[in-house]
Amino acid sequence: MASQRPGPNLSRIATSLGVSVATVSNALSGKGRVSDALIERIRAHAAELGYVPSQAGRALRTGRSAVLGLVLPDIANPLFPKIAQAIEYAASAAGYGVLIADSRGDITAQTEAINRLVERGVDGMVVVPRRATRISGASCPVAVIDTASTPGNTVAADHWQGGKEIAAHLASLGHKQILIIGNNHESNVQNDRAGGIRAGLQPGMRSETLWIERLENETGAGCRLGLAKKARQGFTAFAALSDLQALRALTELQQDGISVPADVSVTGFDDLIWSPVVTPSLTTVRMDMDTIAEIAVSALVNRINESGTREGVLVTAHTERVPMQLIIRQSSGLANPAPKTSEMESL
Amino acid sequence: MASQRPGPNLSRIATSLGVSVATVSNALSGKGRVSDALIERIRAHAAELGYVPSQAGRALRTGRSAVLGLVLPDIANPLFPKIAQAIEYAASAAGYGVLIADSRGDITAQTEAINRLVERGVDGMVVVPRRATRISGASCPVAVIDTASTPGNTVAADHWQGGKEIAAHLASLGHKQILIIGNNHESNVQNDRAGGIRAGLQPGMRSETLWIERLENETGAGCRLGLAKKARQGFTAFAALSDLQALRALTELQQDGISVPADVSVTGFDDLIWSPVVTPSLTTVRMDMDTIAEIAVSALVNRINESGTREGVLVTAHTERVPMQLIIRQSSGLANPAPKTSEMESL
DNA sequence: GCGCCGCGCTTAATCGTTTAATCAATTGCA
DNA sequence: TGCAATTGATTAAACGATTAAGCGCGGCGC
Repeated sequence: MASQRPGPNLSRIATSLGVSVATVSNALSGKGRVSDALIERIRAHAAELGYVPSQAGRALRTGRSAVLGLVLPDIANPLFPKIAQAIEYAASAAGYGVLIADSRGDITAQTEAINRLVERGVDGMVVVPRRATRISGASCPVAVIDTASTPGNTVAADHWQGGKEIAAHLASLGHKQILIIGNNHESNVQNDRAGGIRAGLQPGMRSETLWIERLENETGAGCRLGLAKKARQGFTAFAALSDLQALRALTELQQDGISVPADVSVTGFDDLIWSPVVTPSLTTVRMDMDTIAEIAVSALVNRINESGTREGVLVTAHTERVPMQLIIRQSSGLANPAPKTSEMESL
Repeated sequence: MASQRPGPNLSRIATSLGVSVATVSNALSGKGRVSDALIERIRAHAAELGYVPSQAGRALRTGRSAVLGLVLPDIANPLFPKIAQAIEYAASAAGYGVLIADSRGDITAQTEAINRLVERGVDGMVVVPRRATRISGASCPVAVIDTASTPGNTVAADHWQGGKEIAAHLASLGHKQILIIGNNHESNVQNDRAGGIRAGLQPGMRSETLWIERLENETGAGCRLGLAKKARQGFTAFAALSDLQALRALTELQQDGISVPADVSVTGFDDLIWSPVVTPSLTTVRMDMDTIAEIAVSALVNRINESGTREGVLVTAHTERVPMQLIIRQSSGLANPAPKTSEMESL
């Protein structure tokens, strides 16, 4: 009949049960002193009415929004789905919502995005920074997920160790000459991965590194990488620093009639969505994004709970590096002892 | 010195200027009656203090959170980056934040995710539904982005027309036998795309459809699709219903020594991130996600603004179908008139 | 028997904003 | 000049939750 605003609130429950709002609040939160019997009655009635606390009211009173921000600055990052999923899951388990702010690749847009989140009153935020950028002090706790070598990094996959896993794997298959294929040499993540590979090489092995972006600046976007020539020069393994580059290498090699893994091996990083389904399926290294997200979120939540004064700080976590896991699939195999031509070590 | 809570609020500005909070509020929102001179003074002072309105206070009073929810139920959907980016951009331009809720592929989790969003008080939400699911009435406006054939769909790319573009393109290249490669025959999107392709075939052309999920149920995940055999049977074009399947087809064909596009053509859908960089780069059809997002968001915003009683309804938009754009790259070429063996039309 | 303690609940203040209602002062018009 | 209308501001209530403080009452100790 005479309907008020939709959705029951504390006072509705209170009057309906003949108690005060404070008691209802205490009963539901379990904080004050309420008799067990009354707690039961109140909870039952609240559930029956389908009561959902108003985040707005709560936020206004407590000064906490129970929302975290997620800043993903790298445009159309193929890791986006996994990261977002993992962060959302971890945050949601901790009782937080996740507000996204994608700055379309732009660096100024990154700070803008961060400001938008702050204005919306997020309690903290997770930032996966655009390469070689520093997070300007936002006025709330910030967790950075990048890589161990980044100053201020909170938690990340152990990209270096991942690289070593790749190197060890290729070494065990008898590969001697490895071409590392990266995109951008300013990326801390890619540098750590490449460094790990180099550090993991056995005596008698050597590597060379090809940066795609540098090549494309000369030759144009989407250009050939010239991998067939590299194969003829004696490289038997192509270790890409991301599955995207691995895919690019794989298809170029195949197009040139070089068989993977019979002639050469190809490996990647990240275990992206296509890795298991291409032919041959990609040997890669997977990051444990769920664990990373959980660490990042709990670091944030801890800081939020302890600090009354919402200062802007980079939070730190107990565990900074989460091990990566080697996934061996079809694209890596024994080194072919007889390369097509014998120009070995000519370059 | 004696510091209060951080961040200036209306009352701080008010006392500092010797006026009432209401006047400040009116001056900033431009709603009530305030003299022009005072409006100027207040705005200047607010800007100087770096005033940001409290979303919590405003939300509590107005009943609007200025936040939209985004539900992406398909696990690790490779379109996620584009969708999220586009929605976030459109929402942000309209003054809304975007709260994400990924239900990890689960259907019950989809309703759970929707509930989480509702509990957080979103004003509306954009749902990209898991295949063949209906959105149970959430208690706020909902925009559905799927495909035109889905009941309740708000706006989507014109997948059917996209399919016709592909068919026309392949027809113009002289292809007669086309193998359509889809993942799941229950997906409305994939069905519309396949339907469009079939509808676009010229007289003398024929198509067959291969559903990967059905095949994998028998043969196991990650199995071969047997495309080489299909090629021998006379199929010269492989039209995948997503770039992911196109990539799978491309690499399998290459692995079997079949050259693309010299021997056969491969096309995809969606222009995913790897499409331009694989070799050969993928001919595909791109959806105008920015336009779609803008339509969906403005439909939501309209409904939010007109309806005082936040009812749960599927909103409708003026434009329901947004045209897709054919991107011709290297993976499609003239039909090879002489297939390797001549078992044509044997199957 | 008196006072104190603690339990169980209520009262009331508060967070920051919006907005209807009100009010004083000035202007307009006859 | 007197009354109404308009302008430019204030006052106060409200949104829904949390939480410190208060208060009556029964039990316990001495």
